Amino acid sequence: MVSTPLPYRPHNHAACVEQALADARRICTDASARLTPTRERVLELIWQSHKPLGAYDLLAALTLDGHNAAPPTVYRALDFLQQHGLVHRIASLNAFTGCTHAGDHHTGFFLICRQCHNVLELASPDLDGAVEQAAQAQKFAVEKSTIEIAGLCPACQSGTPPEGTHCHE
Amino acid sequence: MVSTPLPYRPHNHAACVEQALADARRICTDASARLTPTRERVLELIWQSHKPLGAYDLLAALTLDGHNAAPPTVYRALDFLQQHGLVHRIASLNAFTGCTHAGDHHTGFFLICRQCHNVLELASPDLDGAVEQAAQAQKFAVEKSTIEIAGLCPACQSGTPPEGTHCHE
DNA sequence: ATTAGCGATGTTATAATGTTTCACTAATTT
DNA sequence: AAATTAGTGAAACATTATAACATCGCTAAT
Ligand SMILES: [Zn+2]
Ligand SMILES: [Zn+2]
Ligand SMILES: [Zn+2]
Ligand SMILES: [Zn+2]
Repeated sequence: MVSTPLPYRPHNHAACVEQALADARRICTDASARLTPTRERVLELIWQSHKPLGAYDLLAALTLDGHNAAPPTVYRALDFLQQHGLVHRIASLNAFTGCTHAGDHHTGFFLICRQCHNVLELASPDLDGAVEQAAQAQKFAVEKSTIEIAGLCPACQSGTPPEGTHCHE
Repeated sequence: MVSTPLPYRPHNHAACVEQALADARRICTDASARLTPTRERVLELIWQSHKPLGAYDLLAALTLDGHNAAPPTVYRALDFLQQHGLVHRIASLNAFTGCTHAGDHHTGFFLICRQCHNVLELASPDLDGAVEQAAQAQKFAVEKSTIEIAGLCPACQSGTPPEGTHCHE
């Protein structure tokens, strides 16, 4: 299992990506799902960025690969990756990010820096519990939680946004 | 102040809408903000539906009014209404709903029925606290919370989805 | 080997959502 | 009244996502 990434701190990103891909291969094998070249490449691109990528960012990257891809190519790959818990869609950004808890059943939530655009995925039983409790009070049956917290990451609060390529600049 | 709406139960909807509009007028007056006819009409349309409406749903409704509106007309009105806490955008639906706590400073969250598309806005200090605590543990400064819970409302769980017009049907 | 089935992909077109820009008008301030 | 500001109209454009249908490649039964 990939360790929780630390997008706010330096790390060996190539190894980080490779670990995520290795995990994905295993997860798909276990599920008898086919992590085809296109799907794997999309996942790799998402992990390489470590910041949420839009579908058309991915499309452009595939085009650079020489892959003559159209929007459905990307959206299909993203659907597959989401269904197998390998990526999450960030609704407030219309973008996709690698799941850092792939394989676990989990309800993630996201801390999204509005300045450097880094995203940190966390899981909090307390938060899940608070959601479930509030829902139960209304007799509402929870199926899917979308919890996206926008603000400033520690680095950006201190005026030193993390260096590195930002894919939407 | 408008009482908490009960979208899952019958109510005098015309009075509900009128109350929301009266509240909005007062809030805007207090803030020296201009609730112009277009803005007020958009707010009225949103409240009349009592289910989230997309920007282009609103645009179509304005067109039916005889208002020769273009997309920016709607988005500008929505921006104004959001800035004054009169409507919320539901990111997971690309749609807008009337704020049931207008005037309060609050961090709302939403229970969204995937079947009847009713939305219930709630505020939960426990939930807010869990979010703030999880963020603080990462030294993340929260600015805006997007918490949208999808599932089934009580009526739809029991197989009797609330009657009434559904605007996206 | 043949062929029907099926998942995945290619391809084109289109739908749905959201923004930029500039010219113009109405309201407010001085 | 003049200057300033806020709001609107209108056209074009940009971005995000899906529909529809053809095709390819593998597999499994015939
Ligand atoms: Zn995850
Ligand atoms: Zn940051
Ligand atoms: Zn609200
Ligand atoms: Zn329902």
